[in-house]
Amino acid sequence: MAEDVRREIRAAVANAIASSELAAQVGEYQTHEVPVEFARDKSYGDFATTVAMLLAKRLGRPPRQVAEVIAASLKSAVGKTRYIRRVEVAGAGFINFFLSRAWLEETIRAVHAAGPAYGRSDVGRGKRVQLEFVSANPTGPMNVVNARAAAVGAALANVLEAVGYDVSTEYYINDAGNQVAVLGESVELRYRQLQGENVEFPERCYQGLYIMDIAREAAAEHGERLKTMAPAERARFFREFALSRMLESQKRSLARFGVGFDVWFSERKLVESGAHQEVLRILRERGMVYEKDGATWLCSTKFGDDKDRVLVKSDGEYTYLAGDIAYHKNKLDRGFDLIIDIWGPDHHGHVVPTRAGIQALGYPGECLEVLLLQFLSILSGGERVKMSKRAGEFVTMDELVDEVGRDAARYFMLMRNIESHLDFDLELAKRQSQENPVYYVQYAHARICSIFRQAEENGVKFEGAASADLSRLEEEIELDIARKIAAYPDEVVTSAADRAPNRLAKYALDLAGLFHSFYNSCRVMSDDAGLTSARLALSGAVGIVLRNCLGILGISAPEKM
RNA sequence: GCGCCUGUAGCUCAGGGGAUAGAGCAACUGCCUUCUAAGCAGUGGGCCGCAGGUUCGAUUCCUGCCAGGCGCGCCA
Repeated sequence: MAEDVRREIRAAVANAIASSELAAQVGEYQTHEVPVEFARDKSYGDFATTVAMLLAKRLGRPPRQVAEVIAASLKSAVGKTRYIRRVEVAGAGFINFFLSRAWLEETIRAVHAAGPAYGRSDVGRGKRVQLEFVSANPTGPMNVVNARAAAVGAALANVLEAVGYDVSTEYYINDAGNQVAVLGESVELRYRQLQGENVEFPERCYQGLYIMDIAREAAAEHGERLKTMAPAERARFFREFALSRMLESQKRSLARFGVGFDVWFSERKLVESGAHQEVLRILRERGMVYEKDGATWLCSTKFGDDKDRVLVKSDGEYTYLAGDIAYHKNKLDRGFDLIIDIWGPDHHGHVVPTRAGIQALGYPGECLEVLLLQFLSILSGGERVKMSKRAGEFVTMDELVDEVGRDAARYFMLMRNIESHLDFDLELAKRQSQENPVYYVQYAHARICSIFRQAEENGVKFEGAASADLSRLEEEIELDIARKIAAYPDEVVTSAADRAPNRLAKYALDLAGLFHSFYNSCRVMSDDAGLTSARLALSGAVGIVLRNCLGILGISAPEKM
């Protein structure tokens, strides 16, 4: 709906310029060059254009004067338009448009007609996007930092999908590195301690209690067998046992948090496929590597890096970077147009080398986009909880879900923009759980459902928005709500384009606020059947938009609270 | 030293080349015989870190400085 209106305004403005005295100087002015935005405040009308300010320089005339000329030219055409009723010049040279309320009524009908599809669009044009996130090492339980990545990644996937991208989500299982060996060793040592052996538990091993739990499970399930195993065989057993238990536990935590992935990609399988050798072969062929000090170096400085990077160490082992390049080559070969990775800020130094790697292989650098998601600190008892996997000290994803609840936890993670540090005070989140913003939004949805339940019980027939006489909506707050709803599809597009799910979290809060305000000042159900069905149509539309918006954020929209 | 992120109300943070800079929490005052008070209405509270620059216009963009966080391996 808003798009139809904008189209009309753009065309009218372009015509007005063409038929004014400015035409000679401005030349051909394309419709799409006219910026049309929602008016900041309703006293400025429904929409505004800043075109006069933009043209002022080219014309060498004050913006305000340019605006007056365009507005004068517009005024003669206003009568012929479908929506524009009044035009005025304000401020530094804004041209404000006051529209017929028909556009708001049509918006409400459009929401009902589209239902779950309202807010969806096709700006992504089916472009294939791969989104990789969380990808935690399988050496400990999912923690709150992973939770932020999970919430953000899932919401981003949803919002990209909503605007027409073909999205595939992926979790990279780091099951090939040295840390898996250490994990196995840690469990094995705990097992031996449980058997009464007096062995030392080194600092480099994982100290967390969960290691002990896995050791106990191993003893319970395979106790006898383990005693007779050869050392090498037993080490291998513990590595595999610990790895599979950790992965199971991580998947279970993610599932409880409501986050799933289309693809679980194993690093080990990548290694076994010979992808690393293949990458080196191609890079050699392309002259992108050289030997020095017994190591093989990538010429990453050719692609903007400040130094070249080692791909194969002098001991013959591949570096982390070599693996990352091989993995990204694999992604690109799967046919994605865009690869988006969500990494922690501690990996920002890897962005340029990794991109250099794929460029050295011959892929365009723009096909990799890395989002650096800032960490989250947990405050407990006013103190920052030190989080260290090795020390086994951290707040887990499971604890967060248990204590704060899934919806609240996810909403909190999404409220801030991704590059902001976030202090999450556990006590505060628990204590304020009644006043959490997420409840505020969900409560609005539950209230709407309650109204419809009530209507049914009272035998009030709601025939749908199409047949309701929406001109009965005369209160200011009712029209404010309609305007807010009209802006929703735009909000989704911006949220996707800026990779900023927090915008939708804010939008949901604002819309819920408008609805609560409406609810307190206007009765939906009354003796006036016409007014009742108009207000039911409005309330129903709010319900649909809240549902769609919460759906993208990965938060439930309860019918009762 | 170099790089990335941050600096907006007492607190936690939104916003963003434009028209009077917002929300929640905290404080205070009112509102439940009526569709859920997990709600609403109202009050107070701001050199948008500092200094320059670009611009018709900067809190927003650029540069420098100050402050905080993080990172800078032939570790992963």
